[in-house]
Amino acid sequence: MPSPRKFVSAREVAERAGVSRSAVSRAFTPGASVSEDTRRRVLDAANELGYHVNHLARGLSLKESGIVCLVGSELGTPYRASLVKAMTQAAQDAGKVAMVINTDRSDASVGAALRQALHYRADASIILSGLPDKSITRLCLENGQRIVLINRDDDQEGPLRINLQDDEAARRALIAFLRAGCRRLAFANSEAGTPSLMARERGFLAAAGTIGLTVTVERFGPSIYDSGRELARRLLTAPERPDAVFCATDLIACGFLDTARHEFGLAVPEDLCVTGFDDIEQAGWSSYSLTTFAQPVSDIAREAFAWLRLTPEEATRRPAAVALEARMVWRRTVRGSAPAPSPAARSAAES
Amino acid sequence: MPSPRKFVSAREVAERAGVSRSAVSRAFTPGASVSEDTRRRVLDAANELGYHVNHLARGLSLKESGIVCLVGSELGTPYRASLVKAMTQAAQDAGKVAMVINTDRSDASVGAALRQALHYRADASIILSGLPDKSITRLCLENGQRIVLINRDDDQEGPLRINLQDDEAARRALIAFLRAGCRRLAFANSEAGTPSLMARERGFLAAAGTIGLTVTVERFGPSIYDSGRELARRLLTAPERPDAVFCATDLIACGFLDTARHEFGLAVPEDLCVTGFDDIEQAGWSSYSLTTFAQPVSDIAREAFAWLRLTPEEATRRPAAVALEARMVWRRTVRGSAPAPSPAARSAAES
DNA sequence: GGAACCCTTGCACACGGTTGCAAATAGAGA
DNA sequence: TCTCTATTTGCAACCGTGTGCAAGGGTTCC
Repeated sequence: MPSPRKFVSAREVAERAGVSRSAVSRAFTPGASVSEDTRRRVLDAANELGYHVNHLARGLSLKESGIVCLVGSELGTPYRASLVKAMTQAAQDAGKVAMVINTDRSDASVGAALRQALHYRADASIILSGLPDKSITRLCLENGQRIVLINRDDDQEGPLRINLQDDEAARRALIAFLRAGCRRLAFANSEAGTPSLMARERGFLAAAGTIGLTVTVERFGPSIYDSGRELARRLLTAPERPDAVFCATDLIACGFLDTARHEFGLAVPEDLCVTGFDDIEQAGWSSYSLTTFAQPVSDIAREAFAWLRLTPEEATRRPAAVALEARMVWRRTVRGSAPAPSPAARSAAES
Repeated sequence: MPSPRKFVSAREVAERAGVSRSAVSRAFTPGASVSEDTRRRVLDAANELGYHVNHLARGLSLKESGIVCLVGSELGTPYRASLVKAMTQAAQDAGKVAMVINTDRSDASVGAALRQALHYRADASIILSGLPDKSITRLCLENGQRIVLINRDDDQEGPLRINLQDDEAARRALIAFLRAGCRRLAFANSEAGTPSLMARERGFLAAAGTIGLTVTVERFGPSIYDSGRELARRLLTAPERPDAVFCATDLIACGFLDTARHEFGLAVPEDLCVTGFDDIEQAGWSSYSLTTFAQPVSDIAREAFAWLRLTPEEATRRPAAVALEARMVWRRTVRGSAPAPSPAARSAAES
């Protein structure tokens, strides 16, 4: 019964409305020259027939598909999921639609994903994880496809790079630890080695170095909860147990906290101070109450689409990199109370 | 510098390779009739020029875009995110690509989302939440667009409906509670009123009714963590405090557990048994160790795409609804040990 | 050498839109 | 009523691809 693929086309609408096919097209094009009368007639006919403009054909002739490609891995993870959510929403607000490509299979598949984006003539690609090699990036750029890199601290020319001030966050974490009286510092990282994770690690070590403190660094596995558990076992059985741990992500921090409390019987923040990074929803759950740094997800999405709405000429005039502040979210895994917010954070909170 | 939109087309490849344009098309079409020699020449030329088949044009002429639309709300939520992840992966494995449309703004926008799917001539739409009205559904079906409804217990003809055996899960939860010696039962639900949530509630009440037990039902807010907290406050201050609570989702259960433990000082499972539903990742974190029922996310995705790969004729011959088992995941929020698994579950575990 | 056959190739049309250009129509002013 | 102008309309070409059809070329078999 469901005879497939019988979409109604502009010609049928034209016949029914008694106008030409181009009139139909114009009726659906905002700025076009149509009389109010025919416009009505066309819209009515279209409604009765269930007509929907074919965006494939429109994209073909306009050379603009209205598609934005989101490529990333681990999309089920709280932070990534919130980014996908924000991006799809922002895309729709900008009159576009998001096509999401999962690159969990392998890191090389970022290239494959971008090829897919080229196939569909996506207006832009937003890369949430992994890093495409320069050749494919250049190919996209040459074909007029815009690229946005999120938290990839790459130095390629052409893409917009949106990053967080990871080192500033690390510095503030250190200050908080010091105010709490901690001196035996540790950094719990995954082995993923992504630019932002490494920037946090370097920033923390550098800040500690300026006041002559050393940091125990431990790295293990991917950036997931279970890695946090293993990292806790390694760090907390060390001869000189740390009294403050900066975890590279909230997921790691949650695993770390659970193991510290349930396996080692430690009290947080009394015996041990912990911070995370991302401010995933679970960080606010009362089993964790994790002091952490917020990824300004909506701001990231807003920056990305603001840049995409520029013309290519404007975009090249604009600086190709923005660094957003990761606001500190003070909860209860660090002793003491919140320090005065930075001026930038305060003015943001007031607006 | 980035002069926009200068994609290379098949004609240019044809000129470079010294063949006709149709030869290029055939070189990229698996079953087509081309000699190995020209095929090589075309592929080489395409590579040098950076040619990528235009899927918009291909979709236009094939009447098959290769796009599958995922529409849903609350995509940042753990369960939804895992579903999106599984679906995008399954789409790619099936040689398609997922377009995701966020319907957070309003529930009426499911219709708008489906219109968008029509615009892009999506081969199918998969609806994760909300329910389209019959008129728009029929419009999609008439246009040859397949529809899959996940956990929407609707009775429309045409779409594939994938559901879980919610009532069976509720029955097993009840049995577990009874084996733990609980008699004062409660059901903690949100006010969302979606079919699957209500099916769990009804199933639990019905099962309890058959042995003459009554259930205190409380409903509050959306299906989120904070609702679980509020539900705990309401249920645990009642004159006759329940000793077993079935939470409609894991998110609610996590909030419920945190409040029960931290605000009311209750021990779980000693003072109170709790189950959830979904088996989100956090349910396995050691702060919760929640006994729950797993949404077989990969199976759901597999079912959906298996059905989509059928021809329309085959699909209509096939039953239009499947009910998957929600396997019980036994952890530590219910007293006692896991009952013998059901035969179905055991054979699944062995494979 | 000629006929029958198969594989490969190119032509031309279709898919469903958009848009420049010229014709037609309506409206205004003398 | 006639002319001039502004708006609306239709024609036709184009976007980039797939494919039926017929023609070309090579091989095999008699």
